[in-house]
Amino acid sequence: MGEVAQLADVSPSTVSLYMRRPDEVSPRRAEKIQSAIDRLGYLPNTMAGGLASSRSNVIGVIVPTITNSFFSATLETLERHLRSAGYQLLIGNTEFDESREEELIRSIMSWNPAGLVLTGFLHSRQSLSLLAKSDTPIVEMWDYGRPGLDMVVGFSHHAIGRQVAEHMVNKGYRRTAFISTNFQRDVRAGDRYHGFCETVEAAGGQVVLRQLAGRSDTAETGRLLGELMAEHPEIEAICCSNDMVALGVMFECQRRGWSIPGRLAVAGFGNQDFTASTVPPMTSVEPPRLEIGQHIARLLLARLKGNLPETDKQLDLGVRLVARGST
Amino acid sequence: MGEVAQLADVSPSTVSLYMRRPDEVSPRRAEKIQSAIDRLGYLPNTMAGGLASSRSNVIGVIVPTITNSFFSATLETLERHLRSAGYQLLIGNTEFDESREEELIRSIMSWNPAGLVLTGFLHSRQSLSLLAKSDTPIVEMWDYGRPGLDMVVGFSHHAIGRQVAEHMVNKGYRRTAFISTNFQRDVRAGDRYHGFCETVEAAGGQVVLRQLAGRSDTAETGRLLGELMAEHPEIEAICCSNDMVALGVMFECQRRGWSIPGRLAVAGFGNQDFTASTVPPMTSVEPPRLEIGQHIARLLLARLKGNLPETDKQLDLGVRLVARGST
DNA sequence: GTCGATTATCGTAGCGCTGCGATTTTTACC
DNA sequence: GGTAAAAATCGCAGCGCTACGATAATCGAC
Repeated sequence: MGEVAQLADVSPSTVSLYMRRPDEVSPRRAEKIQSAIDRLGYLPNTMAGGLASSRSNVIGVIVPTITNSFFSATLETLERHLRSAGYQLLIGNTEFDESREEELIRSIMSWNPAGLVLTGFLHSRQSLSLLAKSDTPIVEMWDYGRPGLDMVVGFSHHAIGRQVAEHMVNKGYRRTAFISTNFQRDVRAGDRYHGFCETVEAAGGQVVLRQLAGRSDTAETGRLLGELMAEHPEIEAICCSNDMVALGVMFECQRRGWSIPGRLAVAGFGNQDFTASTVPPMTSVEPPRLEIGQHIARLLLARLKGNLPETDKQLDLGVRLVARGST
Repeated sequence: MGEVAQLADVSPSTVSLYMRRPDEVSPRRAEKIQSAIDRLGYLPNTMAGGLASSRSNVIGVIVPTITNSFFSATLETLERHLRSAGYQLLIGNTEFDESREEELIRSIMSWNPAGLVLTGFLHSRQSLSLLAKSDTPIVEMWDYGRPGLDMVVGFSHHAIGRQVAEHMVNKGYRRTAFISTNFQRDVRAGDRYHGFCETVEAAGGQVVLRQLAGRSDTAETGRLLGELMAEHPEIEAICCSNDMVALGVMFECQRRGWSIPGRLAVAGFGNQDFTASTVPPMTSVEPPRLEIGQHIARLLLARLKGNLPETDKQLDLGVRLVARGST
């Protein structure tokens, strides 16, 4: 920066001012400074800036995994919106491990971030005390319905379960199963299950639960379906914790020659791109992946400007059941 | 840090030393310092540290999109390996836009990163001159076969096309088509096409090319396949630029009652989880997603320690064709 | 042309840490 | 117990920038 100042024949302060608020320096100098910057290929040092101003343009985001189109779509949108406002995302993934979340929070907080975005409501005691000490704006996302730490942007997974259940019940199905990724890994899948279960049972139906060992795996899903149907041949509809699992179920049905929805109705969650093209098209639930990113950016930016009304802190974006041929 | 020093009754320097090289302070003080840290909940300021030491623990990674299991799997592995070595990933996605890459490079370089990972060999003139000025270690990944800026970890997409083509030719297919995501978006899909084309044509076959408008979309793929087969009913095998496109093709075949591979053989790329479970199981190519992450971490860490032999700078990890029932 | 009011520019003092050389303490050995 | 060498600790300068009050340049009105 000193070099730029020298070349442009102004003081370093003026260069600094130009970098931050260009319209506060006279057009004459602005031009000279800019050409000096170009000539030297000057890049400001973000760390020095952050240190000096004791605030950073970093926003931390912690997700369970980025290998999942749910979170990665949200991340992508969030990134776009925040970057255009001059912020830089610092992404951490917990790989569904609570202790890693704590570590990540420490690591991110040490950057003195302007904001922090967490997934869900489940945080360790340590994490909570760490967060309590700071006044960093916090957003909890991809869930709704519990008191949050600060801001909340998401939707109710319990409600999703309920919605799919109502759909199934309306279609006349009573003997159902829920095939899910492991609840330990994905607490929110558990919430969907509970919502589903309550509603089906309230309508006089039954729900048999099966959990995969780990993440969604179409092959394992197929095996699990086989076992399930051998034990419970009466089952006529299956709600899956996500579209990948539902796809695994559909492939297995195809392999066994079971018609969908004649022999088995199938519903997923996520409304991923391929759901519209399966044979038959898959009934699924569309979560507001992009909207979550957008609204988080909006809330965070408003909060950082200091004008976020208290009433806007909690946002339920809702979901949309997309009924297709598989049910 | 001052507070910690005061509470532990040592000088700030000692606390700093303890944070950086704990075994260089005596066990007695180490214990006192640690307990002071715990009591105060002290978190070091990464920016101040980075500024003072004029090197950062940041490693920038630029990918076309994180909404793609290819890159996100690599990112996840890379993250794990680098974080355990004390580095923090700064992720940027270009959304397949070259001018955004430039912007991202600027933004990341302003963090004075310890390393930079780019996807592919295609960079704008401006980006190149920006990178030439710095001596940051650079890795170009997910491709191989062209002279890189510095280090290269990937595989040859041209070779993949060739490999699939050989497989098709061996199976007796000569009248083929290549259905692809748009080459403008994904240059590497273009390389795969060229490899495929050369080999099929060398064997006396033909290849008809069809490109999707944008990203993989099973519905659009279905439509495209319909048109293609109406114009070229002689086609007997289709190579797809990735598994999602192949899935779209398979769904469309199922819808039209065309047997696979009887009427049409289908191959994908990516060997995604679901490929083993489709009906019939899909022939695909397994890219070394995780290995790329691992090896980048290894190379980068070696380089940062200053002991990377020149001979190790270029790494072709190769791929594996997984032949299944769809061909 | 002069004078106050604006607007533009500058100088200085940190931000919270690290690196290094200087100083103190501990250790090993005669 | 005394000494030199090794280990542990400390103090200070400075990383590259920003914030803010001080100073200088410019403007407008009479």
